[in-house]
Formats: sequence, structure tokens, C-alpha cells
Amino acid sequence: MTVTLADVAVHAGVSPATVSRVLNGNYPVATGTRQRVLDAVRTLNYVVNAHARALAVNTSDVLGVLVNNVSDPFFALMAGAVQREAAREDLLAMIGNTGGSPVEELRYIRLLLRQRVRAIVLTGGHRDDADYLAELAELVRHAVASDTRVVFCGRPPVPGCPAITLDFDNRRGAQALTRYVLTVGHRRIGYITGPAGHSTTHARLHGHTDALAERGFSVDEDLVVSGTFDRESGWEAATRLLSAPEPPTAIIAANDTVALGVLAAAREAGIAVPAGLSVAGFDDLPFSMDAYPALTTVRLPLVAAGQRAGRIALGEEPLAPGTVATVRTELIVRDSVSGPGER
Amino acid sequence: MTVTLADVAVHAGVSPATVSRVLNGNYPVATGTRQRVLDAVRTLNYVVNAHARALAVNTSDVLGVLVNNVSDPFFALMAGAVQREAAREDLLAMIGNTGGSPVEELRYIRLLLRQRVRAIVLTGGHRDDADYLAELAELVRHAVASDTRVVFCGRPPVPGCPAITLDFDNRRGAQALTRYVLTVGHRRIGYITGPAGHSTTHARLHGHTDALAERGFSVDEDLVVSGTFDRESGWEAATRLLSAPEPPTAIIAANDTVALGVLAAAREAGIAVPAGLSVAGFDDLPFSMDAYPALTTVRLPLVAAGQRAGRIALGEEPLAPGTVATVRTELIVRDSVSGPGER
DNA sequence: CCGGCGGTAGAAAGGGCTTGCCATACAATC
DNA sequence: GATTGTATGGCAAGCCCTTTCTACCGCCGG
Repeated sequence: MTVTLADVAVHAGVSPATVSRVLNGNYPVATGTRQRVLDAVRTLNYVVNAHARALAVNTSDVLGVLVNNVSDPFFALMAGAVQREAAREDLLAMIGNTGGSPVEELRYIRLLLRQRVRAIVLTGGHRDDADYLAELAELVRHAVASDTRVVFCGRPPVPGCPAITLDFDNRRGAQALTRYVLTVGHRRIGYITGPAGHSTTHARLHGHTDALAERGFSVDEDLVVSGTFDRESGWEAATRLLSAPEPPTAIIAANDTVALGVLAAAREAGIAVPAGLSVAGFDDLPFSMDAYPALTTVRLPLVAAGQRAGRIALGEEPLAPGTVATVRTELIVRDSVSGPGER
Repeated sequence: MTVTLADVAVHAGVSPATVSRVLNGNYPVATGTRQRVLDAVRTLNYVVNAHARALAVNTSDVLGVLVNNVSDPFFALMAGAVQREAAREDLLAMIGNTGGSPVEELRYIRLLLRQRVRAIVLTGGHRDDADYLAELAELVRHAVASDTRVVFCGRPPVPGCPAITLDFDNRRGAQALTRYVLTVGHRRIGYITGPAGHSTTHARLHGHTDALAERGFSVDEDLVVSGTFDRESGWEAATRLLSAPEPPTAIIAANDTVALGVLAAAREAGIAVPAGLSVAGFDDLPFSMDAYPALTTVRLPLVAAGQRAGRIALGEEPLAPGTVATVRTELIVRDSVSGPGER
């Protein structure tokens, strides 16, 4: 049915070994012979069987990337960058959507391990669940033991987990942002968090409270409402905050997508931004500069991080398992935040 | 080094065949035996070798998706949907960024064919290049001959190419949009195309000229400027159009991303939208509703299409190779287009 | 008491490729 | 002209599963 290397060998009048060597170019083959083999390959339309090859050499040309959701630019930007790095080395990238579910994530890792992937890149924060983290660590140890590099991209390290970590400095980024909002004069600042029990949620919220504490302010529980990192939850949370007896003069969202929901809610409530309400996001996704008003936010170098994660995954940046690197963030001041008094 | 099925067999005191059968559950195995095997698998931390399996059964649990760029929501939305469908069947999805390059696309298809993927989904339009299309058709024929389904998602059929096609009705969508812009009163309508020689570019431009012709208007060459489907090109094209001696009163962009660039250009030029200039996009990407003003555009059911493409790829919707289905589009009227006179 | 059967398990033959080791042929060297 | 070397090619043993075919066992019905 399908053409095999042996068929090519017969057609070219050589042994399978020779065909293999021509194809891999890792052994001297006389020019004439090579040509005959190449011709045979062409006329027979031969396509190597990657599985047979992977089986023989015990490694594959594939790299796995796990994201919450590729349709979310936050993840797509990282995944795309990893993918491009992989492509440079002629590797294929398998991308899995975990939907943020620990169970799905573990399932995918197992699936990828079966594929004997060269490396696995895990993006986005993790759920703070002891059982899950223990199992994750176990799997990563297993992976690393079988020469599969594991890279965390934009997620904090996990104790006992020999992955190479590239974490975003969410806490300091959030701190800088809140500090800025305080500096322009806001005192009643609403904060919309990400989902509970999520590392990114914690880090950003901590940064926020750090900044408040630093100026001697305490956290007003009524101003902190929890969401789910999506536009919808931003809309709901903002609507709630704005209808309170004493509404905030500024709202900081867990991320840009949530901030979009906040802007929509403000628009519907007839509140001008930033005149009547300041709004800030986090991530600096591409659309943020085109929001109205353009979002003041914290930039995460998603592409650069993905790229670096890719390079690490390929082993081009020799880091020992367990290494932790922190990626800096940058405050991006645009138009959605102004002083509470200004109009 | 790594644990093999044979090791498990020894540990459980059974033959490899039995272990395989326990793992695949496609053959009766006594409960006691099964349990022993399962225990052995657990204690040894056994992970099947997908390659050996694929080699033995001559097919893999993988599906390939080719996109121009995962970071572009247009593609990410489709790819994500395909991926989710694949996940339902426990398949992995390999995603490749072609960057819109025919060469890369062909390269990826070959790579995927090596992997003996179950199916390949190609998204986005194609380059109108005879050589490329011929080679593509050749590859697809080859793929189909070896039981690899090929699905075109959002791209027109290619003659002699036994792929299953799910094409967007770009032409009619564009026609409806231009018709609408004409209806509200515009007569000088600028049009920013996608890259030359691209099927989507053609289809949308045709729709535009169809609508003009239908009302008895001819195309003013000066008002049609070509771009590249990205924000930057929208900005440049719009800047050019707006600085002309007799600028258009409306600009229709090849897609929403380009429209964002147009909006930015208008803002910088101090032109209010839609009072001073109407702007329309295409695709209805998520961010379009949050642009300012909210974009009037044409909605493409990207997720639904990707989902369907996934189902077809999985063989759940039995369609013969060569089948062509057209996906309807929908005009979405929002705020970025108004009559030329209105303020 | 025996042929036969349902229920389980094993032996072994692939599946397509790589690669260490050996064989050959001819050129080069003394 | 014998010998050592170099360039090239083949042999065959894996790599780790799946699956057909065969074997075995205890049991039933005749």
C-alpha cells in the first residue's frame, strides 16, 4: 500500500541502509548512488514514517505546548512564539487546550509523554491545589528522568518539580500599577481578581495590596470582587462595584480582557472613562491600545517569553532543571487612568 | 532505561500480549490478571510508547492544523475549535504557523504526512499561484490516498484537490457590507484590500465591486489601496487615503485588524468616526465590539466552522473528498458607519 | 466418557526505520 | 607486488508495540 524505505531501496538497487543514510545525510554515500536513491524517492513518492524513525532513534521531532485556550491572545502569543522557535529546528508543535483544568493538564502531559516529545512547555499560572501540584511534580520528575525537558512559561515554580521556570513578575507589576493609580490620587480603588486559587490571581492581588500597604492604606474588602479572567466577569464585577452606595473612582482589573468588560459596563452605565472612572488592565494584549480609552496596563513580554521558553525547550539555552528566571514587567501608561478630580 | 511493555509483562508474570490487551481493553482478560497488570503498570510507572503503537497499527492519534499565525484571533478561533473537537476523541493536535507562506505550508503538510496524522485541516485563504496549487493538489491527493483526510476551513476549493472544503462566503458578505455602506449614503468609498494574489482578498474585493456595480457605480482605482491584513497596513493605507485631495467619506477594510489601523489613523488625523469618516471591517473578531466606535463588520462563524472542520476531520460527518460547503456570513451593524452627512 | 466449546493466555510474526559492525573494492604507499 | 588505508555499501539486530493464530483448561451435553 504505502511506499516504504525498503521499496525505495529495491527501486534504486541498493540496501535499505543506504537509503536511510542518503535521507539522513549522516554517512558518506557516493554521488551516483545518492542520486539514484533520490530519484527513486521522487518517483515513488516516498514519505518517511516518522513513527518508525522515532521508534528506532527513541526520540521524536515534536514539542508540546499546553495553554488554557489558544483563542486567548495571552496564550496564543506565547504558544505562537514557542511554535516558531520549534519550526526553526524543523520540529512540530503539539498544542493542547487545557481550559485551565488541572485534570486536563495532567491528561495532556501524559499524552505528550507517550509521544516521547522532546520537551513540554506549560504556560499560564497554575491552580493552587496540593494534590494536583504533587501529581504534576511527579509527572515532571518522570518526564525529566526520561530526557523530556519541561519548561514553565509564565507560571511560578512548583516545589520538588524539576522544570525550568520562566515566571512573570506579576506581583511587582501589579504593585507598580496600583502605586501609579494611588499616585494620581485615587483612594477608593476597586479590584477585580482572577479565579480563586490561581497563582496569577494571587500574585497580582498581592502586588495590589502591597502597594496599598506601602502607603499605609488597608484593603477594603467590599472593593475586591472576584472574577474569572474573562470579559463577561469584568462586566459583571464592574456593574456590581459601580452600583454600590459608594462606588470606587478607579477599577483595576486582573487582566486586559476583564478591563474590556469594565469599560463596557461603564459605557452602559453612562460613566465616562477616565473622567468618571479610571480603569486599568494587565498584560498589554494587542487590542489594549485600541480600546477606548486606550488602556493603561502592565506589559508582559509574552512573545519574548515564549521565544525564550522555546529556546530553552530546544536545549539551546543550557539551564539545569529547577532553574527559575523571573521576567520583568513594564507599566504602560495610556489614557484610561486619570486623577479622580480631573474631567 | 525507560520501562517497556515487556517489563510490565515480566513484573506481572504474564506475556506482553496480555499487557497490551489489558491496556487496550479490546480482548477479554480475567479480572485477576488484569489487576496484576494494572498494578505492575502503576508501580513501574509505565508509559506506552505512542510511536511503537502507531507503527504497529499504522495510524496515529494526531491531527494537524495549519494556520497563518496562531496569535491572530482569526486563526486561533478556528484552530482552538478544531483542537477541542480532537480532544473529545483523545487526539492530539499539531498546530503549524505557516506565516501565510505557500512554501511553509507545503513543508508542514509533508511533515504532517510523515507523522501519519489522521487528518489535516488547512485554514485561511490560499495564495493564487498555479505552481503552488498544483503541488498542493498533488500532496492532498497523496494524503487522501493514504487515508489522511484533508479539510479546507475557510478557504476555497482547489481544482483536482480531493479535500473537503468549508469555505466562507466572503464575496456575498463583502457585497452585503458595501451595499449597506452605499445605502446609508456614501459615494466615495475607500477600500483597503488584503495582499495581492490571495483568495480571500479577491473574494472580498469582488463582493465590494459587485455591490458597486449593482448600483451602477464604477470602481474608482484611486480609492482601492492594497494592504496586508494587518493593523499597520490599515494605518498606512488610511493615512494615504485621507490625505488625498478628495478623501473618501467611508473606508472599508479587508478585515477587522486592518480596520483598527484605520481607526487609529483617523484618530491621529483628528477625524471623528463615524461623523467625519465611516469605517467598516470584516470577520467580527472578539475585539471588534470593543473598538471605538464599535465596528460595523461582517461576522464569520469562525468557531462553528472550526468545530465543523474538526468533526469532518474526525470522520464524524461523512463527506466525500471533494465536497464543498459554503458557510454563510452575517452583516453586523454597529457604530462605526453612519451616513456621510450625519454628525 | 468424549467431542466440542467458551474463556484466557502465549508465541511469534510483523510494522518501518536506524546503526554498529563487517565486507568489499580500489587507491595509495613502501 | 604485498600491505595498509579509505571510501562505500550491506547485514542484521534492534526499537516497542499489536494481533493473528494456536494452545490450554475446565466444563457441558450427548
